[in-house]
Amino acid sequence: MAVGKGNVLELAVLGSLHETPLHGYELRKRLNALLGMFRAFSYGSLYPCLRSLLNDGLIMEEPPTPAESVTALTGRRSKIVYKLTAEGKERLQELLTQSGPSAWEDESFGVHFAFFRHTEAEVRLRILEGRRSRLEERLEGVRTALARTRERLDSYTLELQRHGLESVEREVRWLNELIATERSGARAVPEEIIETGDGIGIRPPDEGPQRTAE
Amino acid sequence: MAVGKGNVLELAVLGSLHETPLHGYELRKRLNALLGMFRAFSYGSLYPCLRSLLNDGLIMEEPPTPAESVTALTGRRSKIVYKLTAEGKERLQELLTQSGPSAWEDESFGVHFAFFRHTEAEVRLRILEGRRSRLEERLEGVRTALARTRERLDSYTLELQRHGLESVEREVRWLNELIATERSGARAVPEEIIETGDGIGIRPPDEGPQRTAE
DNA sequence: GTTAGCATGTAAGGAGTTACATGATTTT
DNA sequence: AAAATCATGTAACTCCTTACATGCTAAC
Repeated sequence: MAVGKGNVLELAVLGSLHETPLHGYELRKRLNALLGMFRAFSYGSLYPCLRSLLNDGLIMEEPPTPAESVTALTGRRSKIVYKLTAEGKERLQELLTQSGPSAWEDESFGVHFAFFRHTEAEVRLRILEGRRSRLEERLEGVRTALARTRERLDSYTLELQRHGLESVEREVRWLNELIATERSGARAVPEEIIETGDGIGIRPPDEGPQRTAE
Repeated sequence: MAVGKGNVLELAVLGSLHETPLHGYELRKRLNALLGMFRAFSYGSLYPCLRSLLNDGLIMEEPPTPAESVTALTGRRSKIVYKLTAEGKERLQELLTQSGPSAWEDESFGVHFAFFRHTEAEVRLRILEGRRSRLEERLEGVRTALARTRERLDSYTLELQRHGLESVEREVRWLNELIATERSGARAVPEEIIETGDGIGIRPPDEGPQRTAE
C-alpha cells in the first residue's frame, strides 16, 4: 500500500473528490482554501498521492468532456480529472468511521472535521470529545510542569506560555459548544439513514452545528 | 553536518543548555513544558540530535558531581549531563540572528520566540513582523479563495473556516501588541551591549513585552 | 510574442515519529 | 520484590517538502 493508513492527504483527497470530480491542480487549491488556516499541501505530495490512489483503484480518470476532447486530439490531454470509484467511496466511509487519535491529533483533526457532513453523529461526537481530552491533557501537562519549575521565567517565555494556554483554552471552549450542539441535535432528531446509493448513506440529524452561544 | 540548518530541535537544545546544563531526559521535559502548547519532541529525535551536536563539538559532557561519581564506580553512569561549548554558544548566537522564514513559520516561531531574551531587538522585530505578514498572507489567500467559491458550504465547513480565521486573526492582534511594545521599548532605551563573557552579550532594553492592552 | 499562470510530474532528502530494547533508580 | 518512572539509545519508517523539469494556455 503506497499510501499509509495514517495519511491525512488520502482522506482530504477522497473527501474532496466525493463532492465533485477534480484534477490535481484544482484539488490542491480547494484543499488549501478549505484547510489553509491549519495546513497546506504541495504538489509534490498531492500528485504521488493521486497516483497511488489510482493504482489502488480508489479513484479513476473521468473521460474528458467533448469540449476537452478537441484539444485532446493533439496528443496527451493537459487536464486529468479524477473521480471516486465504488471502492474509493467504501474507503472514504472507512476513513470517516475512524475515531482514534488519528482523527483528533493536530495534523488530522481539521481534515476530519471538514468532512463531518459525511460522518456519523456518533463518530463526530467521539472525535470532538477525543480532541477535547487531548487538549486538556496538554493543558494539564504544561500546567503541572510549570508549577514544578523553580526558576522564574523571563517575560518572553511567560508571554508565550500565556498565549499558548489561552489559545488551547479557547479551542476547548469551542469544542464544548460543538459537543453541546451535537448532543442536543442528536437528542432532538434520532439519526435517520437514507439510502442514497452513492455509498454515503447517512444524513446528519440537522444541518450541523448551529452556534448556540457567542 | 548531521543536523540540518533548518533544525528547530538544534535551537531548542542549544537554547535550553545555555540556561543550564541538563541531561537528555530532563531536557525533553523542559522543552515540552516550554513548548508543549505548540509541539512536542520525542526521545527518538532528541538523543540523535544530542549525539550529533556532541560530534560537532557544540556541546560536551559535563563531568559528574562527586555525589554522582559514587554510583558511577559501578560502571556506566546513568545520567549524561551536557553543556554548551564555546563553539555551541557561537552557533546559538548564529541561530538567534536568523530572521528568515525559518524563524517565523509555524514549526519554528514558538522556539525562536521562547529564546527572544537572548535575541537582538532588531531581529526580534523582524521575526515578529515576518510572522505577521505570513499570517496575513494566509488570511488573504483563504479569504479570496473563499470568495471565488460558487457553491454554498455546509455548516461544519463554515464553522471550521470561522474558527480558523478567528484563531489567525487573534494571533495577528497578539503580534501587533508585541510589535508595538518592542518598538516603544526600543525607542525608550537604546540597546545597550553588556559584556557578560558568556557569549550572549546583549541585554534587551527592558524586561521584555509588558502587555499594554487587553 | 512574451509573460503569467495553469497543469503534471519526479528525485532526493529533511525532520521528525513509533516501536523496540535495555538497564538503573526510586517508590510502595 | 514489584511496579513505576527515570534514563539512554537505535532502526525502520512516514509523511511531506524542495527543487527541478516540462509543456500548455490565456492575457496583455
